[in-house]
Parts: sequence; C-alpha cells; structure tokens
Amino acid sequence: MSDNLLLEKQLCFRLYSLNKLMCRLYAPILKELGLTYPQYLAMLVLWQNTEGISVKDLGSQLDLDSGTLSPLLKRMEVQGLLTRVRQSTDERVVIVKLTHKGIVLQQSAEHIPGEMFAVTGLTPDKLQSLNLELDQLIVNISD
Amino acid sequence: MSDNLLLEKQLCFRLYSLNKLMCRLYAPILKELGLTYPQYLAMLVLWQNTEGISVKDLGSQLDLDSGTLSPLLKRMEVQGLLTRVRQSTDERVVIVKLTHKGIVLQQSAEHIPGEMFAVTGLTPDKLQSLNLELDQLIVNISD
DNA sequence: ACAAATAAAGTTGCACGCAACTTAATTGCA
DNA sequence: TGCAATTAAGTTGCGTGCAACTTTATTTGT
Repeated sequence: MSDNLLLEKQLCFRLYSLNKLMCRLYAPILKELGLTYPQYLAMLVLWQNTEGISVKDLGSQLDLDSGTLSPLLKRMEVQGLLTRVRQSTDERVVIVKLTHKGIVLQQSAEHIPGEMFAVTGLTPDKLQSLNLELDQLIVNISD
Repeated sequence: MSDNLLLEKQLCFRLYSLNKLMCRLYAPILKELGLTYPQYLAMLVLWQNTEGISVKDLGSQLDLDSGTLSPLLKRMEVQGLLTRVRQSTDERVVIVKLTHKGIVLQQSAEHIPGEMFAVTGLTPDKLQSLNLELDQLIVNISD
C-alpha cells in the first residue's frame, strides 16, 4: 500500500489551494474596481492591447475558450468596460476593444501588483525563480 | 507608467493557469473513475479517514466551505460513494463516511499519482522543493 | 466554381466556489 | 434557568470553466 494517495503529497492540491487563496486575496480589492478575478486577468491583457484584440487571441493568452469568454466579455460589455465588434474583413472574428472607461480603470489598478506582492512574503529574486519554475511546469504539462 | 500590470509578470496568473492545466490533465483519467477533480481531492481525504469525518473537518482540509461541499457530497452520495449521517451526540454535525464502493475505488486510483508525476517532468527532488515553496506561500497568504 | 473541411464565436448544460443567508442545535453567561 | 451568541450544515444566486453542440463565415481541394 503506497502512500502516494495522500493529499499533502499532491502538487495538484497545492495549486488548487493557492489559486483559491489568490482569488480570495484579490477579491476585495478588485470589488472596488467592479471586477472579478478572471475579469481582472482579462483586463491585464486588454490594457496591453488598447487597439483591440480578437476573442480567439485573448482566449489563447488567458487559456480560455469561447465558452467561458463569450459570457464573461458580455458581462464586461454591459459594465461599459469594452465593446465587441465583428471584423469586416473576416466576419467570423469579433474584436474586443476597451472603452475610455476601461482604459482609465488601469490607473485604479496600478497599486494592486505591489500590494499583492507584499502579501506573498517573497523576495523579488524568489518571485522571479518561482515564476520560472512554474513556467517550466506549464510548458511540460501543456505540450 | 510601470509595467507591473503585465499578465506575464503575475504569479497569480501562473497559479490560475497551472490549476486549470492540472484539472484538464486529471479529467480524462478521473472520468474513468466517475470522479471530477474536486471530488478526487475529497476522496484523497476520505481514503485517509475511512472511519468517517465531519463536513467541517473535511472542509478545513480541502479549504472549502459548506456552500461548496454540501452539494458536492450530495452528488457523491447519489453515486453511492459515501453516506452522510447526523451525529447523535451533536445533531449539528454530519459525518461523511465512505461506502464499500468508495473504499475499493482507492485501488483504481493508485496508479494516478505516478502517472501524473511523470507528466510534470520534475525530478523527485524538484517536486519536493517546489512543494515546500508552495507550502510556504500558502502559509504566508492564508495567515 | 463549389462542396467539404475548417475556423471563430456563441449557446446549453452541469459542476464547482463563494458570498450571503437560513435553519437547527449547542454553548455560554447573566 | 433562560436567552443571546455561537456553531454546523444547508440553500440561493451568480460567475466562472469546460464539454458538447450550433451557427455563420472562410478556406481548401478538385
């Protein structure tokens, strides 16, 4: 009888836990901006693509399919953060583009990364190396 | 204008991505057992507590509240994996206990950790140290 | 040129996760 | 003792994630 089936031994459980902890950590700050956690991650991409980005490209950066993104973006459109317009050169494609309201929201979010970083108790070097380790894991698993 | 608001710089995004990747990695194997990913994590705890465990204690090990756990356990009860019985000495408490079917399912799960470990491309040492780093992070964040 | 294959986005249905709340039982304290 | 506070579990409502599917548009091969 191996003890491999122990919760404490499982990497997957730590990732499951940490992700939930992160959500809960961000939730109250994001609530002030009127954003959920996945919406915030989407905004991080959109703030780097103010000229607009297709749902497909947004999804590939967030690793989300249209089944998740379409309703999420629809809610953000209702909030007035972005517009969704079909591309005239290829009517299959929908371009997501931040409104003025969506763009200026970035200023209210500037303080968040620093604040969250402080809570992790990591040094910048430790954060950097952990990020690289996790990136390697992402590559290995997603091949 | 800082570049802290970059998706690629965010630890939270890596944890978000990796957790989803883990779910997708486990999903097909767990489907053979008729389990979802959170149900599998619950089974890991229950296999270590065949004498039974309260919903509260199970929740504290999984870091889940009754709002999530109650319906999840109800579904697993329907599947015949466990029973839920109110404790006679304290009628507030519900004891979750695996059925025979739930207990013997462990045998079908024995191969999973090894299989999943192989995919990570980690050495045992690397896995160990990563687990410790993540544990430290969990402690720092959840205080 | 045109039918088959492919691609992009959206819809549906289900299982979480969690905030906010309700219900029922137990504890604690004046 | 009696009643307020606390505790355990469950319910409700909403926002993801994702599988499976549909719809519409474009591309590909002959």
